[in-house]
Amino acid sequence: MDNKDMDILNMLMDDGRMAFTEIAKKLKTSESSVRKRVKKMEEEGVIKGYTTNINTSKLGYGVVALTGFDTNPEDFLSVAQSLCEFEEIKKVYTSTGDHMIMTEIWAKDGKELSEILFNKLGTIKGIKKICPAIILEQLK
Amino acid sequence: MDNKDMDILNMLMDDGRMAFTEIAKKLKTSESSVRKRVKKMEEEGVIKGYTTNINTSKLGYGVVALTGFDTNPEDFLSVAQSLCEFEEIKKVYTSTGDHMIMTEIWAKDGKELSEILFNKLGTIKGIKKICPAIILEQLK
DNA sequence: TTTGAAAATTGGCCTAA
DNA sequence: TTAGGCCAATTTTCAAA
Repeated sequence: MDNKDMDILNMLMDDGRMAFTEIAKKLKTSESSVRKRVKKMEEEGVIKGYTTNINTSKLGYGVVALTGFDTNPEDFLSVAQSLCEFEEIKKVYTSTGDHMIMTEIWAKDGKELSEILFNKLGTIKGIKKICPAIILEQLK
Repeated sequence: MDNKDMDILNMLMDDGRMAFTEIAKKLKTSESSVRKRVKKMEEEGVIKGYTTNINTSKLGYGVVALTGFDTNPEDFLSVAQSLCEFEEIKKVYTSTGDHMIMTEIWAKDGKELSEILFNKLGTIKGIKKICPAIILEQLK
């Protein structure tokens, strides 16, 4: 990892589909150099993968909620793993702070979110508290 | 937006650099169909863009913190906009729940995070409370 | 780093529903 | 009118030298 790798990474984070030839042109280097560096970063795991940013509301997901979960310490791991299995829950983190588990949940509307939180997740044993924060706007 | 669009989208979310020809092959359709649908979704804004997922710790960012900010109502907007300008703050949301502003901050270590939170952001007028939650592990 | 073949992208034009 | 098929030119990828 040097500055050149970092430059490549920044461009790829900005546009994950940018062609290697174009990156090379902007960085005034060769395409093969760029490609080999990217491959190396992929193999080393610096680059975990590529993804597509979605406008959730245009896709019909009107509600995205950052949702914290509190559990009993002994149920913590099993709850976290159970949450991962739900299709509606897009991200699951363990963290310090108010809630040991933080998630990102996509739902069509408030009704669906409520259904997910209070019905579907009701089957999980050990959840003590659910703290949803609905995202109003992504500024950055 | 129909099922075919959704299938394409799911593949692109899973691998943002997948070639249209490959998507077409897996979906048993033609490359031109895939290409035209993707272009349409880009134009309609369903697809906002493409990015690269980074292993933050391998990049030297040992600490990623979901950080909530509380402000006085009258300072809310200016605080949110100021936060956007910091390079270390990768995401800024306005939200309901405990904190009106939620952010994701990348730092090399605890020392750097502390410096960002309590020195750099000290110049912003109107922040009442800072609530950082350090991410321990991303399970999904 | 350079080179050349294979693969993918792009744009235009056409047909069919 | 819109989605998809087809073709040809260009660009990109990829591996070997």
